[in-house]
Amino acid sequence: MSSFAPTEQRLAVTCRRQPAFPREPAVLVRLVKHLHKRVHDAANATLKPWGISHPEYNILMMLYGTEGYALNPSQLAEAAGEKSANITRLADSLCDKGLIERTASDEDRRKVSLSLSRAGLAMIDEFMPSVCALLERQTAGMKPAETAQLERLLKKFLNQLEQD
Amino acid sequence: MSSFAPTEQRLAVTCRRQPAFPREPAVLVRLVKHLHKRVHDAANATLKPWGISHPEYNILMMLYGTEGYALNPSQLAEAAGEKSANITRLADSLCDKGLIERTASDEDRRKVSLSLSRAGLAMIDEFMPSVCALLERQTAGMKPAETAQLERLLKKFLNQLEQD
DNA sequence: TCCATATATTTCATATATGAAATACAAACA
DNA sequence: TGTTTGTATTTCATATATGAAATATATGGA
Repeated sequence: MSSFAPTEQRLAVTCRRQPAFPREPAVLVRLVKHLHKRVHDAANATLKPWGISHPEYNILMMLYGTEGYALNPSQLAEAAGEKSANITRLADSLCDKGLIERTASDEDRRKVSLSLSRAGLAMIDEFMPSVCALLERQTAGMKPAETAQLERLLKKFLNQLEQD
Repeated sequence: MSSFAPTEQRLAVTCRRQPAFPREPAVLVRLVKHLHKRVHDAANATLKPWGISHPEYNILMMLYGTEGYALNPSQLAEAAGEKSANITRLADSLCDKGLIERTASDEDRRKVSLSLSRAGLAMIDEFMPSVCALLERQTAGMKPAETAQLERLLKKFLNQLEQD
């Protein structure tokens, strides 16, 4: 039995008490919250041996996924879904650990460039097997057609949320 | 263009650099993160006029969705997806605002009962129109068959995440 | 050039969340 | 009864995240 069942039961009660309450969006929103928590906790547990958190991992991987391995704090904030103030703190922490480097931009000196260091690249290579294994496990029960369909629908949902 | 496009582009680069990196679970995980952020921010903005946060709203609604309008902190932690230490803090805050009441259980005095107060119920009735409108907007672009399909697939995904 | 306005980033105060230890009571049983 | 073990909740130190103000630089006219 899924941990979500009691939540669903409570939604049913709520719908009975508030006839205008729309069940479908509410159930989707609560599923997203539960999923996020699971994903976040599992990622933190997997990354613990390397001494980095899930948000720090996201920063590293955004840089890794960029030609040149470098981004500005503002691009990083957008990509990683963090506020810029938070990027400063995460970047500080990753700099302290020697995983990224902070350099001033020449063309526009308001800008800062955050780039993966040699050590950062090496760490990614190190934790990659564990991360891949985690990701594989997380969709192990689903058929490729299902994950593809889920991706399509989540994108549609996200687009809708971005309308506001 | 969705804010997700650059993230997707970075995943493509990552897959090229790490052939073992499984794109599909990774894209799903990142979509969940983006969705969660949007949902959380939109809820906070909608609830601001009532002086409560999204996590506080969740606590109130979990109680509202329960016969008798009362739960223990541990049940609430499970239902709302918060750690018990966090429930204490949120409950303190809601008590201070007079929206819930904390009473000791008679049968088992290790337990505490958190119940909606009259004022809490009244506040729910007040913000309900705004919350319903928000929820409606959030799925406005999707057909009922699509949201139903999305719900089904998200539950399957969540079940899989709970296997570990 | 000088000024006004805009953008990028950081700082700081505060809010929010977590793990681990502490507390309080319950239940089982010698 | 007294002791042990287990469960529910809270406390506390610390980690994490946010908004708003501060800082620094850029850009586009007057």
